[in-house]
Amino acid sequence: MSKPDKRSEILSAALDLIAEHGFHGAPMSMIAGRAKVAAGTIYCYFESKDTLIMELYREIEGRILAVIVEECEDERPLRERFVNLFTKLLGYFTEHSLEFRFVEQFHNSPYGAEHRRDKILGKPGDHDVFRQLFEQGVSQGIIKDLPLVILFSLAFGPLLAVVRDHVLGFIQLENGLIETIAASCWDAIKRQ
Amino acid sequence: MSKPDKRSEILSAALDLIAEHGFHGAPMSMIAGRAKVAAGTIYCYFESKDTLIMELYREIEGRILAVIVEECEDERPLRERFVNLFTKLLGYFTEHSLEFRFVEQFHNSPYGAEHRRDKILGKPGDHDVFRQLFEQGVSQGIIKDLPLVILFSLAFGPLLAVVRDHVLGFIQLENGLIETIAASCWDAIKRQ
Amino acid sequence: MSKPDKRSEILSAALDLIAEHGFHGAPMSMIAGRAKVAAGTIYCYFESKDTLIMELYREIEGRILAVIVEECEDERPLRERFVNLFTKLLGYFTEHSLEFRFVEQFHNSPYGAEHRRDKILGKPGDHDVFRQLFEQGVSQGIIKDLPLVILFSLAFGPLLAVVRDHVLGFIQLENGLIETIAASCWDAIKRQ
Amino acid sequence: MSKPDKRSEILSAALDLIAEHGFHGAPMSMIAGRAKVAAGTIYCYFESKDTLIMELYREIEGRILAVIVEECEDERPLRERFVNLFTKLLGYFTEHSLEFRFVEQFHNSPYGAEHRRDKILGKPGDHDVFRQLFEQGVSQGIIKDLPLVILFSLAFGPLLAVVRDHVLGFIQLENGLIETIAASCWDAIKRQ
DNA sequence: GATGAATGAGCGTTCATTCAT
DNA sequence: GATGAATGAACGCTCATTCAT
Repeated sequence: MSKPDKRSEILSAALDLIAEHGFHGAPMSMIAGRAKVAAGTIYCYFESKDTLIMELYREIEGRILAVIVEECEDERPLRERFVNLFTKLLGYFTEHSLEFRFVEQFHNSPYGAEHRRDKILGKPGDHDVFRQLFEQGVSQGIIKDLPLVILFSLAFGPLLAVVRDHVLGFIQLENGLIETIAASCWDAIKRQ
Repeated sequence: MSKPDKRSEILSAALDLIAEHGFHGAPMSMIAGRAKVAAGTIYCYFESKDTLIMELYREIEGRILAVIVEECEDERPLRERFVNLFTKLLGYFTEHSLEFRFVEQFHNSPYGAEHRRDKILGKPGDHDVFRQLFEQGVSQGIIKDLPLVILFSLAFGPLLAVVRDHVLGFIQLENGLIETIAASCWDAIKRQ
Repeated sequence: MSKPDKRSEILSAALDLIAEHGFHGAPMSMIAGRAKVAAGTIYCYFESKDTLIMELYREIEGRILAVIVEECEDERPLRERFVNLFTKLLGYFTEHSLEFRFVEQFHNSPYGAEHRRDKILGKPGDHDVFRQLFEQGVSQGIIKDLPLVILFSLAFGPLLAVVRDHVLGFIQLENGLIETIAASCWDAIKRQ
Repeated sequence: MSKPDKRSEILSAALDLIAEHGFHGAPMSMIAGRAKVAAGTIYCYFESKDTLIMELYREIEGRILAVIVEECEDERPLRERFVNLFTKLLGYFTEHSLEFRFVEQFHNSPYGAEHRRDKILGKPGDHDVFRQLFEQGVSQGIIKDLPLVILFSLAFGPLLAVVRDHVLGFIQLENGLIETIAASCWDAIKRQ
């Protein structure tokens, strides 16, 4: 390992423990222990447990958005772009299941209360990729003329459900299956 | 109301408080207060807070399944049956948003860890209605030949996502919209 | 001992320890220990450490005011009444030196910030005895025509100073001395 | 200012913060911050927080005694000398209210426990000015024949009380009033 | 000497749980 | 059964102090 600074160690420890045991199952002392620092040290880097969790969330959110944003090939057909994005995202979540579990817990907790509005796949500004895609599709008559929130639910409700099942070990997601799922979600939103 | 026994009062108080404030924000003493019983009384009915929560979950689960099961008109076309079921379920959740919020919290918490396996819409045995419907559809070549878990995710991932948005006040669900959503989920699972 | 309830035990323990070691030298755990209750028990009776201290203050303040108020023989000459009151008060403080030390600490701490205005000998309403005495004296031309606050300082500044010296063991106050001190304070305020 | 060395900066910062917020409210890190030195630097100059506070006390005590000592005109009448001293001292405290507040806190805290014996106006040796004045007065039959401690209390109890009221903003001390107070304290100790 | 990141004991407080009544 | 006062382990957090740089 190169030089994993303490801040990162703490964030990483918090991610592990919260993903595994939930917020109240991950006391600061335990996070400190896992990060191999003293309890007080955490407070050199984060003002409070809330702050730590919030910053961890923002960090993870950033990584996820990075995955989405790097996929912006506007010239290809909509369906292909959608499937691509879907696959990318699903891939990221399944490969980073700790992050997925953390984010899910975050959204379902008082910590994330204020973030529920703009949860990972619904934040205006950051997910212009999706919005553009959907709006283009709607205006071209390719995608059903439904409110954006509904289109999001139709497309990413299954995505999250499938990741949950994967994380819980119910299913093994290989490439073929992932593509079928992506295609099915497209079927849900595309004009028949 | 006639004579709502203490056990029910406790469960009801727990539902209210947990749905509203999360597990964190609903201490036993507060639940007791809301249920108008003494703190110790809860332990006459439930072994521990975990047990209380678990039994509350089971009770709510039962109510939800009852809604599903009563809808078993096997002779109608599959699509219609699916849309019917979907609508019923969505209606139940939106009308009982406390229960919905509780169940969501439960699934996203260590309390529900061991129950995640058999979450409300994926429990083998209880939801034969769905399984039968899906299996029939697959064998008749009407529904895509995918693992059951995937079909569930495709169908009910959006359902839960939409209820979440409704509960948070992002969307207003009226009958037309509900039907469109149900139809879209059918589009996702039906063979194209 | 009759039936010293827990609340009183806690207050008494707090008085002892705070008088002796100051506010930050008397942690809740130590107070609990001295009162022979569990740490959490204190919070059955007091909302917080602040509240405990405030209520203790109010209780002690009440006892002191009771001593003052019971001395209201308006028909005797002013000088005699003043000396009487002075003596009573001085006697109470020297006999209850823990209370004296607690009150002094209280007034010199953030806890007592809002009470500094109306510190034990300057609270309007409660000490009407003193005010009346002083105002009578002024209007009769017996006492110097000075602002009330100044008269208080002249009369009770020495009282508190003397009690401090007594508490610290610098002086032994017997009746003769006390009376001389009282007389001297009268000399300070009386018109020459 | 030329080159205020670090030690002075630290003492000054400690004075400000403790006078303002009490011992509680002035952590070492905050003192360091205000003094523009690193937290650890304080320990180059002071062994511990207690030591710092003790040395700060001694320094302030020195300044106060300097004020007293410079006033030694032995040939003038006793009353005049007393009033002069009283006024000087009162003036110093009101002009240096931070120091006054610090000293008051110090005396009312465990920090000052061992110093209470020799508090500012009662330390044998340092305040020979006062002792001489009082002893002369007693032997000349001008001042009451009372123990020195009592005379101190009679004279300076009001002084401190009045400064407290001034610091808290209850009274405005102008020259006329100050002189009246000084005279009244003289009345308290002088033989009638 | 000076630094400031790191420490960890100890604080005030909460709350699931118990048990004498 | 029902009570609710009492418990005490465990929490989040502070801050005087240390020590490698």
